[in-house]
Amino acid sequence: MKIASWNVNSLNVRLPHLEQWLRDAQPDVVGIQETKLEDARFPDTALAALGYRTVFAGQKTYNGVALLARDRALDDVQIGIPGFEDEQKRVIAATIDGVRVINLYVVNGQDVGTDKYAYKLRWLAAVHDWVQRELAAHPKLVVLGDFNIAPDDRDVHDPAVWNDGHILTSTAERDALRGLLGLGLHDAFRLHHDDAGVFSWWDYRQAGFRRDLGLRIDLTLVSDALRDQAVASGIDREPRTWERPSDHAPAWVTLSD
DNA sequence: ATGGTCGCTACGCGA
Repeated sequence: MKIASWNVNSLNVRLPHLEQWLRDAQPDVVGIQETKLEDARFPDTALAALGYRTVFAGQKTYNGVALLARDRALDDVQIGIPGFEDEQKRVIAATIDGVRVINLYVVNGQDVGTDKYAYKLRWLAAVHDWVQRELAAHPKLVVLGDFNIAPDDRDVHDPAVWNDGHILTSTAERDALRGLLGLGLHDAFRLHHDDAGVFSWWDYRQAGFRRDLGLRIDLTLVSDALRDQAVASGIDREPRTWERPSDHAPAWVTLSD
């Protein structure tokens, strides 16, 4: 089962890219972030034509998440973090073929020390507690999404800039991610690759992609129980080369049967 | 340090 995460930065604009990439990459499960669509406008019919069932939680203008599953049911759908009041649609989870999949659009946080940064840390703490409970109930767990955190210096193009005081790489953010991993999760990409300089996001500004000024912030985490089944992983740079692209590339992991 | 580019929406906000 190939499971992927992609921040599409407006599904309205990026639907043709998503359709093309689904045909190319043939994922079985996809977590989408930043759909920026109200549910009434979600393109479930277009995705069904490619064989994908969908569940989604959207809002106008900002945020919005979805899960796609090819020829498989999406059961026990959960929208939002249980017990955490949040108007922003950033979380959707479902069980697919006995694997619990949690799709996260983690708060960006703007800048260290801002209100949005405090919200990011509160939000991550709520995710931590919820994932702990989910792991107890579902040992076969995948947590994927746009984490808006680069795990370590290998995951940034310039560690001098992206340092312990910078948003997306600050100590508190990385500690929160480490805490999540400490529950019994593994960054699937790092099970198969230890090289630096493989990125999933490049700023639209300053020709970030052309100059490869990127970060790896789109992650697929697999639980201890799935670790041995995670046989391959990667990031598909190609959609980032297409015309009018998302600023993120898809990240994926393949689980053996 | 600032501003650069997108998407949404209609101007500034969020990323």
